[in-house]
This record gives sequence, C-alpha cells and structure tokens, in this order.
Amino acid sequence: MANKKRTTLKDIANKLNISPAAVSKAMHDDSRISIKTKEAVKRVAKELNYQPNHLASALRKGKSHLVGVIVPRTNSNFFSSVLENMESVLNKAGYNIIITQSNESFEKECKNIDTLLFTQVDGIIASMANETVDLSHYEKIKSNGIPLIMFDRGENDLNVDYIGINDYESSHIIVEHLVEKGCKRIAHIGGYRRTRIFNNRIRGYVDALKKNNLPIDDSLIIESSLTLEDGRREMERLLELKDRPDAVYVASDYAALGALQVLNENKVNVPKDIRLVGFGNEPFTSLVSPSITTVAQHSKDIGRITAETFLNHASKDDIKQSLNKIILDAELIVRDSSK
Amino acid sequence: MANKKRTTLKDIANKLNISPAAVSKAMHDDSRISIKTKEAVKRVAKELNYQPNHLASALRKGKSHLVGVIVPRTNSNFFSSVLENMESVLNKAGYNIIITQSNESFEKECKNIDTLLFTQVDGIIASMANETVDLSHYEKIKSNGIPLIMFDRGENDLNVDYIGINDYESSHIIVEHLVEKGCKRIAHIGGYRRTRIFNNRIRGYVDALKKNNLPIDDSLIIESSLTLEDGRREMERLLELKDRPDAVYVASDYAALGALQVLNENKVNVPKDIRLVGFGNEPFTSLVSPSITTVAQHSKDIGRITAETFLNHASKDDIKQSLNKIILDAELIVRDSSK
DNA sequence: TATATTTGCTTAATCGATTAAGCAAATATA
DNA sequence: TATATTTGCTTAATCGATTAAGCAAATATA
Repeated sequence: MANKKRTTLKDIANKLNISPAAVSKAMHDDSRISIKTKEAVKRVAKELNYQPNHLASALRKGKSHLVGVIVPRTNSNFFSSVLENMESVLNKAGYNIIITQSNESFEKECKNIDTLLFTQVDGIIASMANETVDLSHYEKIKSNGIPLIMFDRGENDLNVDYIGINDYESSHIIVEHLVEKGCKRIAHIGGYRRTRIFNNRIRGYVDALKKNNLPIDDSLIIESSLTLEDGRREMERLLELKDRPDAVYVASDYAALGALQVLNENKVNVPKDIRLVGFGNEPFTSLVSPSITTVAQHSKDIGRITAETFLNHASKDDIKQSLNKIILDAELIVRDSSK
Repeated sequence: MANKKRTTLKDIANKLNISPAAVSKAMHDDSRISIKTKEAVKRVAKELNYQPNHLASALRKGKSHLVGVIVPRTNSNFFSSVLENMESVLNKAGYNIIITQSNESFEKECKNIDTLLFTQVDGIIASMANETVDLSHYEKIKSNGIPLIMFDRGENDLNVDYIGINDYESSHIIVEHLVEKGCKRIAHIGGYRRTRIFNNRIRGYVDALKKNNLPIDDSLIIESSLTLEDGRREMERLLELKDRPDAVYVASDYAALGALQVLNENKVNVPKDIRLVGFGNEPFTSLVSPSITTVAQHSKDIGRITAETFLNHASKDDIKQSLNKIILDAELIVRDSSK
C-alpha cells in the first residue's frame, strides 16, 4: 500500500487553480495572500495530507535545519541528559539534531565530522574525544562557515564558544569539603593534564591545598585514563604508600568506583579511614555501598545553554567565532563515602 | 573568514570547460567518461575542496540517505551499544542515522516520528516506549511508504520486521540455572504483561517452573515498572512472606539492584539464603557486591542485524512489509549473586 | 475624476545534482 | 570503402519549494 506519490505544493495548486507560488505563500501566511485563499490552501493541504518536502526547501533556502552533535558516548547519564535538553530547545526552534558517538576515538571523531558536513548540517555541537590532540578536523568545520560550539570537553585553541562547568572551582569545593571533615593528606587520581578539564581539576586541587596550608605531595597526584581499572590500580598503589592518604579525590566516578572496590577488598573503612569523592554523579554512585560523594554537572543547563548558544549564532549572518566561555558552577553531592 | 561560497559541480565544470553533467558523471565514475576527464575532474574537485551538496542530490534522487532511530533512552549500555553497531553498518552503506530519544513517553515518541518524517528519512528503526499502547503513529510511518523496523521492544500487531532476543527462552535458561543450584521457590519480579517482552519473560518463567515440576505460586509473580525503587519495594514485600523464596529472578538489572540493596540491608546472604538474577547486563551488575548474575542481550548483533534488515528493505523497490521476526538467543552471565 | 497605492496573485528563475535523450567524432565491423 | 557501434561528451529537463519581479484589479488619495 501507500505507493502513491507524496503530495506537493503543485498538487494543491492544481486543485485550487492557483500557482504553486501562491500556495507556498499561503502556507507561510504571507500578508499578500487573501484570507480566503489561505483557508482554501490549508484545507486542501490537510485533505491531501500534504507534508512539505524538507529537502527542497532546505536546498532553496540554503539551510538544512539540522544540527550535528558529537559526543564521546551516549551511555553516560551526563551526555544522555545533555542531549535530551539540547534536543528539546532546538526542536522548539525548528531544528533537528543528528547525534553521533566518537567512542573516545580520534579517528571516529574525524569521520563523524565528515559525515555531518556531508549531511549539510547548519552547525556542529561537540564534546571532544579523550584521544583527540590534533584539532585540524575541527578547524575544517570553522572553515566550512558553520558555527561550532563545544561543551564539557573543549580546547581554548579552537577559539569557539564553550559551555562547561567550573572544573577549577569544583576541585576547590571538594578539597574544602574534605578539609572540613578533618582530612590532611588528600590524594588526587586525575586525568591527563593535556586535557583541559582534567588540567583544571588538578590545578584547582593544588591551589586549594595551598589555600588550606596543606603540603603538596607529588606522590599523591596521579594522572591516568580514569577507567575503573585505572582507579583500582592507582588505589592499590596509594595503599602501598608508607604514609597513606586520609582522603582520595578521583576525577571520574568510574575510577572512583574502582578505588572503592579496592578499599572494600582491603577492609579499609570508608569514610572513617579514607574518605572518597568522585566526579560526575553517575547513577551508580548512589547505588553502591558506601554511596559515593560526587559532583553533579548540571547536564540540563549545559544542554539548554549549548543549544541556545547555537541558536544565537544561527540567527546571525556573520559567522565571527571567538572564544566565549560560559562556565557553570558544579554542585557537590555529599554521600556516605565522605560523611 | 570562510564566507566564500561552497564549490559546486558548476565551478568545476567552468574551470575545465566541460558541462556540469560531465562532472557529475566523472565523480561517479561513469563508464562513458574518459579517464583523462575523470582525473582532471577529481584533481580540480580536490583543489577547490569540493563537497557534494547532499540536499540537492537527495532531492533529485528522492532518497535522503538518512535513517531515523527512536530509542527509549540512550543512557543504557544496551541501547548505546546497539546504536553504535547500527551506525557502523549503515555508515558503510552510505546512510547516516538520526538518533532521537522518547524518554519512555508516548507523546515524545509521536513527536519524534513526526520530526523524522518531516526530515525525509528513508526509513525508521524504533524500539517502543513503555508507555506506548496505541500504535497509530507507527502506522503513519508505514503509510508514508518507508520501511519501519522494530528492535527489542516491538509489537506483533505492527506487522513489520522485528529483531530481538528470545525472552521466553531466556527465562528458561535462568530458571534452569537456579534449579540446578537447588532453588525450589523462585520468585519473579517482572514487567507489565501488556509489554510483549515482559509477557514473554513471565510465560517463560511459568513454563520453565512447570517443566521442572515446581509449583506456580501467584504471590511470587509480581508485575511492576522495574525501576530501582520498584525492585526495592517488591523485594521488601517478598521478604515479608511467611514462606520466603530462595531465589528471585528480576526482569531488569535496575530493579535487581534495588532488590539486592534490600537484601544486603536486611542481612540476607546472597547467594546463600536467596539467589538473585537480573536482566540486561548493565555495567554496574559486575561492579556491585555481590556481583549480579544477569542476561546479556547481544546488543552488537541486534544493532548489526537491525541495520542489515533496513538495508535489505531499502535495496528493494516494493515496500511490502510483513511480520518477520529475527530472534537471537540470550546469554546467561553467571556471577556471585547466584553462585 | 485622475493618479497613487495596495492587494492578490502569476511568471520565471533559482538552489545543485542528476539523468534521459541525443549528437558528433572515433573506432569497429562487414 | 560503407555502415554499425562505441566513446565522450552536451543539452535540457527534473526533483519541490521559494522568492524577486511584475502585472492587473481593487482601493485609497488628491
């Protein structure tokens, strides 16, 4: 069934004995079309179940009303929630989003960008893969003349709008919280400094220690990929230290969970012997025992503001892009692992 | 920068003093174009950084090479992995995917379908929201003349291809496993019977009990929404029974985790006193203690086969759709909670 | 009443890529 | 050598929707 052709403006025009141009204008409530004609057009459009051909209008107008989104993965609560809110804002403005996953791979990220540019998106919103160091594929987006917006994971060098949380400040909040609980030797299992957000977390951690007159001990500052396995391995290393830390701030919930497993296995009492703080507020942090203190990243706001930033660009003709950071404050969620 | 217009076929044609038609054919390696011309065209195309205008070719060819995908949520490991594999297969065949989330909402699902149809997708791949009972919006897809493929959560009534795991058989495997471990009173915290997959799991559970000559006890069969909270509440109810079960088969990992929390809080030894099995192989099942025995759903295969099924439809001109189920066997992953 | 303005449409071109039809030159075959 | 076929392109139409330009009729203004 249903192999009949789609209804076009021309079909409506023929039925009403007017020109397709008049039909197009009537559908868009042009002031130069009589109310009578408009009503007739809309009635017939409904009768024939007219669906505008988006491709044709996009081609003519030079806008596809599609926005490409690149995320490392969708299966984290953070990204999934960002996407949901981003989509809702963009849909209201008549844009649809094409979601792609880089799986933290540089190569996949390059491919995704090619794909999105090929699909003629009106803009790209991206959060960088961990692997990515070379930024030339992102420059390609800019030289294509469409807006590029980064969120959560960006790079200053790109000189585009960025929306994220205040990583530097988050580390302060975490350290202050642990100091308040009486901790004096706070370790940090962090990401690699070359990634902006992890560098900021490390800087925040160091500066917060200084502010509280605590000594900086390089053996307590660890860089890793922050997987669950990394968390396990680094926690084991920390436990072997002669002078064990009394708190560990881990820059990712997954690594924090790995650390917690090792602590539990070694019968180290959390939070009594060692307090633990993660980052990201992944759902499982509230599910394990003890539940893990962590930082919520305002995914809803990030999604919404990122979308609004794109719309702001899209409404302007000049595509002057510049570094424009919107930094949100993160929120500490205190749970059993640091109480 | 970069406000210069995009390169078109015409630009290449002008530079080489040939017609745009020849350029188009050269780019597509038409056999009627000389090798010399092809080489020249490709060289100039590269020089001018030519990117074909996808909208124009889609309009002309009547194909957008876009596939719409609707999932309840992307933030589960299962859906995220399905999407990843689906995308990879479709990309290779020249299709891009537009991912949308229904958030388990019927209304959002309807909106997503409208959006995708408006975007002129060549087909829709969907997994139904829990809320959905009325199927008329799915019928709309079919009457649009584009293929509809369902996976994981479908309905026989739709009469379209369906790819999923063997829920009925999965329940058998789980029950057999528990019986083997000596369990005699196996409870089932399941989903609502109106959802096909949950109904199948319940039927499988009941039939497997019969097969093993175990009595069917209605107080041990519970229907719920299978959230973590549901798991907690229903486990509490089961613990209040005079005659407690010695095993609980929960039809979702989240609810299984809720059940596990209650068991741990009540100092019930898992697996000694009560064995526990979940469903879905969410990452956290291997992370909690004790780790939860669960069922893996072959997300990779489902993604791949779903994509291939679509491609199969797309390559044919006639859009005869019929109920065609591809059922994969699930795999039991035995962990500490049932050892 | 004569001119200016507004209303309500039509005509024709356009967005780029594609393709059916066709033509001239080159090559193959009788 | 004469005809048939192949090669290598061009011409022109097309996919639908949109829009600048413009025209005739209706209405407003002088």
